Amino acid sequence: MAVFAAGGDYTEAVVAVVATIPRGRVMTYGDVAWTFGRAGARAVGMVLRYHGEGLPWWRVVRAGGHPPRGLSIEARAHYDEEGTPLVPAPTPEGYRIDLGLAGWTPEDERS
DNA sequence: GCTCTGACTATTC
DNA sequence: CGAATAGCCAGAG
Repeated sequence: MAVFAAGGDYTEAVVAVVATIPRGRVMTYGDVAWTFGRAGARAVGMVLRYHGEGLPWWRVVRAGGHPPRGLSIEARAHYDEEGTPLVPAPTPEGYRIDLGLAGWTPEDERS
């Protein structure tokens, strides 16, 4: 695992988990944070915002299955490209992630 | 080394 | 059901 600019364990952990998420699957910020033993859901998003370079940040969504703020359009393009299960919803973005199908964790054996 | 900010979450009004 | 508040952690200034 390459060491990123921040060099902090937290950043490294976030990067490791996000990079582990398979194509077409997503994790919530809370789940990602919980995976490495920290509840900093906000911090996870911050790491992706500053150090999200080269990372599939769109595979990390909020608790309700909503994409990151301001990046809903870009995120949707990736979801459509990867075939991520999306569901029409009365949200400002007009859609949300189907956590029931796309929901994933490092423990999940499904490809 | 302290303070503010933020790609969040859960609870309450 | 939508808006507001509080709690949370880490990075940047």
